[in-house]
Amino acid sequence: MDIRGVDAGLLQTKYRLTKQRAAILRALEDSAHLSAETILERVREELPGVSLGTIYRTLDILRELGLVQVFSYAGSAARFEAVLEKHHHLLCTHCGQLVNVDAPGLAEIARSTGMRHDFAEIDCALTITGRCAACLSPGVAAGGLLQ
Amino acid sequence: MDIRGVDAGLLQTKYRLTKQRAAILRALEDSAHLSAETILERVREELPGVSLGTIYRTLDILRELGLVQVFSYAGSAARFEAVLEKHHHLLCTHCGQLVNVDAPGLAEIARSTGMRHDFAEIDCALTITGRCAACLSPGVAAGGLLQ
DNA sequence: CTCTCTGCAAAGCATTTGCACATTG
DNA sequence: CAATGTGCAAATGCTTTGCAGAGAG
Repeated sequence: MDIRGVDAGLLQTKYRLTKQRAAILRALEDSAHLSAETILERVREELPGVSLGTIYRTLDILRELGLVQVFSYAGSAARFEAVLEKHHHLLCTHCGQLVNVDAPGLAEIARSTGMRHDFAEIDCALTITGRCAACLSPGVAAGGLLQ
Repeated sequence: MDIRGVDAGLLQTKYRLTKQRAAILRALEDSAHLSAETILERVREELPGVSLGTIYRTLDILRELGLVQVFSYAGSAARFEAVLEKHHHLLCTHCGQLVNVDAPGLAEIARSTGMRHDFAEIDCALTITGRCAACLSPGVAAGGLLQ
């Protein structure tokens, strides 16, 4: 589902389509992996008065409706993105860069593993971590703590 | 590596083996998926004076050394566990129960996906979500299972 | 006109940190 | 004895919430 179709979708729920929500949807449509704070900045470009509370409340509704996916990694602020098609994440643990990737075959592994444990309504989220090319190449301060 | 071997391991780093750290390691050895708060309670049974700051500082060191794995899921407190052998997580989104599972074949998917994007030092973490048997069976209310 | 939303500001939590003293190696 | 660790408490940062007025349908 294209996230722009959400406008109509919202109308079929108890939720109302306000200009704030429309703007948040537009921000999510433009780019992925946004923090709430970043979404706030984007949205304020057209609606200067918007508050962070509204951003969080809207994101929570969108998540509830399955339209937005949250990515949270130890310690840092959550990142949000529209669910356009199923994908997974490749995270550079050095610079935080997040890349969307496919993982063919994974869904089946998850499904069978979940079923073996008597779980239903199975979904899965894979985070692959590593160091991206950029962080590997230059004279990266190898003061790395991980040994 | 058995986490009990850490005692000796710690001595080979700049880190010291204090009674607080030993107690935290023991708590982690006993059970998995503990929140910092729970670890605090366990450790206080033998060392009543320990503070939460110390728990977090120690967990951070252990994570840095690759001995502890952190699991954080949208909104709730992080859960920590000793890294005894590689495994993944099956999470009941209804009651929060966390189960350790194997995912054969996953490492290879992660490795090739990461390499395709020029990442190195690749690792991966899979979270399978769903509803556990207990939460599926009729008549089971939302109570109680959260640890 | 009713019910939902919003901005604001304060509250809530999990986590981190500065400091003076205690402890380890 | 020098360097590291600890308790305490305050600070931080992200996220949530209560409320009274604004806006959607």
